[in-house]
Amino acid sequence: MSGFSAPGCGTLRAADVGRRVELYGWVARRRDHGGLIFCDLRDRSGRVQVTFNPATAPAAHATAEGLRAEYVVRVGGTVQRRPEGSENRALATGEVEVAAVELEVLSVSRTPPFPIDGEREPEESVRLRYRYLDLRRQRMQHILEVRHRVNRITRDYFDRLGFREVETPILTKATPEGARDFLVPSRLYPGRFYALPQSPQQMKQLLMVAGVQRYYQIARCLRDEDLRADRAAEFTQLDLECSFCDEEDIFEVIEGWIAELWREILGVEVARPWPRLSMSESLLRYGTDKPDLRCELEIADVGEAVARTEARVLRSALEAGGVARALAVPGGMDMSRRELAELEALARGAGGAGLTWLPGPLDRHLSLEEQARLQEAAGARPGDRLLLVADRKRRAERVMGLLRQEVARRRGLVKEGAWRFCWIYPMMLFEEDDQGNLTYGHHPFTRPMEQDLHLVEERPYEVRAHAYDFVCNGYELGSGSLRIHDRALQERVFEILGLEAETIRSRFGHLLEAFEYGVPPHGGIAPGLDRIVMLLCGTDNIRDVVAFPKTQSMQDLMMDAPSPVDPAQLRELHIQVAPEAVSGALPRP
RNA sequence: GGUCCCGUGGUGCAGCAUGGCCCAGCACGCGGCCCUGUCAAGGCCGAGAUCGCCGGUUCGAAUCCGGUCGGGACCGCCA
Repeated sequence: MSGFSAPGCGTLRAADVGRRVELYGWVARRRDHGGLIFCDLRDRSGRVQVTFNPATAPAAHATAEGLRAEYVVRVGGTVQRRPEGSENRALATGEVEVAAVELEVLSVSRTPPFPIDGEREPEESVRLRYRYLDLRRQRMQHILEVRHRVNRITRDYFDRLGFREVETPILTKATPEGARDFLVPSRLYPGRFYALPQSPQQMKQLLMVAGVQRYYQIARCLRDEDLRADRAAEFTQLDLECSFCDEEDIFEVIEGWIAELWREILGVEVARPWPRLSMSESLLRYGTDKPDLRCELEIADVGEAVARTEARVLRSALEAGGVARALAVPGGMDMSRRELAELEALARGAGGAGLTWLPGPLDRHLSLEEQARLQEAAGARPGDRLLLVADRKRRAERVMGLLRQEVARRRGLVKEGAWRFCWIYPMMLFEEDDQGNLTYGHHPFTRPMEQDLHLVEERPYEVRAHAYDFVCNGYELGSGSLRIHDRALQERVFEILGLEAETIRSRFGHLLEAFEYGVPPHGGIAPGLDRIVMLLCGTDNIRDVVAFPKTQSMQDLMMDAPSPVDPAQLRELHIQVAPEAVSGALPRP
């Protein structure tokens, strides 16, 4: 018995009428009429109706009486046209049915914990606990297929462009900067640890030194940071790097790739070239580095308009060196006090000093002239409501960005069905961290723009970088840069970042040494495949596009990981667990 | 590290603000019987939850309070 070449249940059509077939699949539903029994048989290709007739196939019919949901069966029978009037147009196979002659139960099933074809999804924890059943659902099968096709199209595309797929290590070295590492204890070297890669960043640069010229990899990346709806601890990047390129080459390659994915999978032509938006412009107008351009709303700087205001809330923020930003909500005069209060709560939740609005509580503190200037600066039209935030720049931007998103969502201002790609470019080489210290914007290997090099020491925050993100509909899909390929410049950047000579040597010595042996100028990018599949599948949750995902708190509810390990295993690894940690054993999910 | 939402038979939901009318309601599913053209088959009958867990308030708690566990969304974090 081999069903390897059997036709898929969902593939049978009128053209197959008269064919003798053997089908393998799961019982999706059974309808027992006392005499005739109908059974919908399902596999990944779809479903088809099987009939068991006691008059013509008594043995099969008798067996069919015992069928239950999710039994795995083999059915032998003949494809026949359904009787006139009993076709089911909702089903791709609805013109035909299989008259069963033979039925063999290959595997029985307990009643599943949730219906496989239910229109409502069970709660996330139930889905994850029984992921193998969750994946049986048509929606999940579709996602698995899309993901497979994305991988295949991607490999074809980059192969055509002369890229070579190279694998890089999973056991590598810890890098204290950046995200938190996942560590792997070394058995042979007590007290030493490998780290799982946050990305193959340094490896791919070394591959450029190695003369690979064009590299790509569908690479797993692991970061031990807190999760979000679009962020998993382990995720997949299309990692790529090429030699002798500039950003225009990268843009062309990526736009072409995305266009091909969208065309092949959605049948959609993506408009090109994509617009470019500098980072500072994006932060000002959209309040985020990943703007959703499906919404026209724009944030305005209104610092000038209220520069000499008497209103305390605005004044104190401005005097402290902050900014004032406004968002004109079209027709927002109809916003209820309750709605405004909810937005205010959102602003506070994001750490903002507060939110005010016009018309609103601020009216009597602002002169009519100031109000007019504000309306003008914000581009407000009659009937609009102005949302106003005065705060430190970073916070004001973040709060405004969240407000813009929320207002757009509530008022239906997001153009559904649109695909709005853009490049965030250029970006700044350095940023200020929370403590006010200088840090890198993208990563420490990013190449400064040549014309700004003279500012590196004196006014580092003004140095632009050959760094870029690409964004679609509010999702950051990929991030990249041209890299420094000059040892002296790389060392200068490390020094500006405040790294000690010894730190530089121990962490990046191999890279700097490699840079002494002839380095091609190079650059690359790393698109997040999970998020791209999310967009292609119309889901807003990264767990949906991963076969076996973990929860937000990083547990695997199916495997029950992480788990305690045998003390002998720990001894072998020279690991001793702190006593207070041992008592905090995880509950069985 | 923090904020917020959710947890009621197998699944999805109602009940919770105004505690007693609830030893908890509905739909689906499940079990039995009937039924030869259904496809969310139909009809009849039936089983199944002490309301995540612990504690408190109260004459009385699914309902109020505290804690805890689990799931989710977000802020911080994510080169």
